[in-house]
Amino acid sequence: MSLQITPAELEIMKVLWKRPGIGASEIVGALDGEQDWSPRTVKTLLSRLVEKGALETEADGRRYLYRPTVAKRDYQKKEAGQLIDKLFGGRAAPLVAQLADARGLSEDDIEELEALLGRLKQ
Amino acid sequence: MSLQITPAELEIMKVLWKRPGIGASEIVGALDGEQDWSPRTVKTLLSRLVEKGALETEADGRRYLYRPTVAKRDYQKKEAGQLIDKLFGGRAAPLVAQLADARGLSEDDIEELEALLGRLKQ
DNA sequence: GGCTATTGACCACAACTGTAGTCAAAAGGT
DNA sequence: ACCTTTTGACTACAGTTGTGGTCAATAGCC
Repeated sequence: MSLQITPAELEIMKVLWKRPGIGASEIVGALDGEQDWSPRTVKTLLSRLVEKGALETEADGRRYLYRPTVAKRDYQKKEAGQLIDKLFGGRAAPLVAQLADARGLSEDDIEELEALLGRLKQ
Repeated sequence: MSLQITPAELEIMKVLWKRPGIGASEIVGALDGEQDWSPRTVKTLLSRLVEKGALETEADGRRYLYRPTVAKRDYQKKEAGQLIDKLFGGRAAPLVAQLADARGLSEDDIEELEALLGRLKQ
């Protein structure tokens, strides 16, 4: 089960990771200003995500409440892993180097990474 | 010019980043064992890449030699940036944290990252 | 000098994506 | 008890992607 989530679908997932268990109209509301989609479009994306198994539903009267079946962290992990496998020969360091080059790391980023490395070294 | 390269097309790009200026049959050869594509498929992907402007051609008698118009590093940078924008709120540190968690960083990775951070701090 | 293999050009076609419409059931207001 | 609005189910449809076929030109072998 590869759980292939498309970019448009990901926007829906992001809303539901923040607020799991809401219905279609709340999702449409949350997307307002972000994405310029008709409610129909949101509904289609929801159906597809359910069909793919990325969301589960709970009946709530006439409607469904939606909830991700995959945690955001797991999805992030999978995507990050795929990217380094696909483009960076499976190694993380070159990716970080490119990121640093591409957009610069903030002071905070650098500190956070140092702390992270410190923990990893033990 | 957004230069949208699909996964299948990326395989071709990877061959050409390693050996720029080769022809279709060499590419088919290089992909042998990697990818199980008919030579026709490789040709189609080449045409699409040329059409998209990701490859440029140089006539060599009856055939073309292909060469990337985008450096691998630039493409890597763009992809890495897109990933962190899409999923990590634009910040690199969380990505690295996930990677560390997902697959562990090797000793070498850690050392390399420390060196990188040292350089960045100046 | 004719035959064969290679090459690019063009075509095919199903699955997936982005975007949205129609429809019927039902929930809620009045 | 109606009318309106909301919702999920089903449908549409063009563009992209993966995969590969046909065809005509041509380069090289015999």
